[in-house]
Amino acid sequence: MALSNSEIADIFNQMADMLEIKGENPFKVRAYRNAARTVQNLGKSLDSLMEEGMELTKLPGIGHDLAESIAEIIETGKFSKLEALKKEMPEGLDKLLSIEGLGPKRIRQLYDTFHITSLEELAKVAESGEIYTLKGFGPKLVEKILKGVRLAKKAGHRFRFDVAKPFAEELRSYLENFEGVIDVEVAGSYRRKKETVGDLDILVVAENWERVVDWFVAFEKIKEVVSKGPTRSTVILRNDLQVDLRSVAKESYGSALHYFTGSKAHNIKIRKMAIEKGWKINEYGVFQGERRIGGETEEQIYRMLGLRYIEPELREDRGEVEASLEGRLPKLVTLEEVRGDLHVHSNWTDGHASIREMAEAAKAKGYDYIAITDHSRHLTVAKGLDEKRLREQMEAIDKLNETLDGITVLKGIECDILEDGSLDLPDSVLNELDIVLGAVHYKFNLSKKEQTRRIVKAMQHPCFNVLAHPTGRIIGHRNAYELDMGEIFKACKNEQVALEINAQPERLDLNDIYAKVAKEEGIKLSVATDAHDPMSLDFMEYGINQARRGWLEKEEILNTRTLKQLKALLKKG
DNA sequence: GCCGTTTTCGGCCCGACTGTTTTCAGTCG
Repeated sequence: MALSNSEIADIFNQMADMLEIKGENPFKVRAYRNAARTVQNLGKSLDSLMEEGMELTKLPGIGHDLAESIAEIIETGKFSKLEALKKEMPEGLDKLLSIEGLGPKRIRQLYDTFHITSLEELAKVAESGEIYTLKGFGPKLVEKILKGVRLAKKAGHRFRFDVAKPFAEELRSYLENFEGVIDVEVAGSYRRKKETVGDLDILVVAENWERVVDWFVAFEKIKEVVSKGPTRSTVILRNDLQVDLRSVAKESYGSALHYFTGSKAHNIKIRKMAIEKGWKINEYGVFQGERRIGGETEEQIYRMLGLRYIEPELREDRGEVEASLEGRLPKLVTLEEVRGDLHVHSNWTDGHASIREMAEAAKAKGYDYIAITDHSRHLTVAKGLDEKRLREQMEAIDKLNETLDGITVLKGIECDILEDGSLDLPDSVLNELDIVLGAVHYKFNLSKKEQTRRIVKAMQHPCFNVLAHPTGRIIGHRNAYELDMGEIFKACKNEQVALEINAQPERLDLNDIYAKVAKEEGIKLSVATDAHDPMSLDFMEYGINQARRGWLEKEEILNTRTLKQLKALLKKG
């Protein structure tokens, strides 16, 4: 069985960790990490790329050796170089890297001296005091390590964007309204609208930093003040979200914002371009020798490098710099361009509001249309509709439309894709609907081949319009089901099926990477909320964030169209 | 281990902070 891209990326990351602890050439370590990132960012599985006979060395950061390594991993499921390293050094050492304050050098020291390979052994040596015999280990560090061991289970935890957002925005206005504060921006992955954020990086331009920091650490939702320094202060909020506040000089604002917005890979690329011009970019500005020649705004930095401005959502080193150079950056879709919502539930099944209430809430948002897409009969827990009740609902919608002004309700269904790939309702009724979403709600654990065959077969049904939450993943809870995405994309093209970006913040499915591939393949997308109540129509924002991260433009999204255009697009053939 | 219009060797982003030192290594973002 071929390994997935993320499994291969994990292998390379583990390889990098082990090499680092071994003390290998740091650039070799970096090469493995770069390769892991490249693999993770691919929209197509490596095994299918190999099957197609693609030269893997064409991928950035993959050279002769790594291409062979990938081939070996795909063929055998194992990586002999990693296996060999594990014989030299026990597995588990790389887990210690997650402890704050412990890096490769100190882990090596601990292993060489005490043969420490686990958190338990580490705690023992730290508590007994033996650890102090090592050079460079003082009381503060040891305390930090012990704390890290206790927190190890939580390590690596990231917060969903929607969870972090209220804290970010509350802090933003809390700081903005303090006297002497000139500029506030929440940078980092939050500004890039990533689906999860590790922490919040807030930049502040202020006349009196000391007083701003005092104000900051007095914020009521803070659990712990970690540090309070002359340029930076770190706190932990009650929900364990870490917030870094950074003082920035006015003239450095652009370069600081760029630096702290990231991503790291994007920044490295930009800095390399500066080097080629004989400049240096850091968080304080653009420099020629000692002389500052720019950095007040991000726009200026990009302009100096001969680049068009790159939106934060694109800054992942997924081709945006090249696209910018060549003047082919996408004009990213905006929330304002959305004219309707194509995945909405009502209290006919598991929704909490009537169709009218949903329609009026949508109208209040300025939409022209919504599609009511309740569940089909197989989903009994949600009171799924059988043909009879669906026909009743269709009639009710027709009547409702006669009384509604300024918004149209489309008749739809979120139809279960059964295990054999057939749809959960008869053709006779599906034919009469305005829109048919197909979705998988059970049997998530079929083999890749079976699951792909199941979904492709369903998509071949002539009424099938949109594949809803295509991969089934739930952020932090459930992985995507095994699926050959190449085959799914192919079927989308052949059958004129659109893919959904489900805007539920725990789904955001398709993800950004697949959304970009879908775009490149010429596939249409529907950004839809799957709302079960009027408030959830606001989730559209998260779906649009993901669409923007997937490089999508207005034209590629069904629900930016007028009702007339949309209806034409939904009619196949 | 990758990469290349200064190309097959010799570079590889850049700086701050912390804790430990007494001038700096290690870690982090």
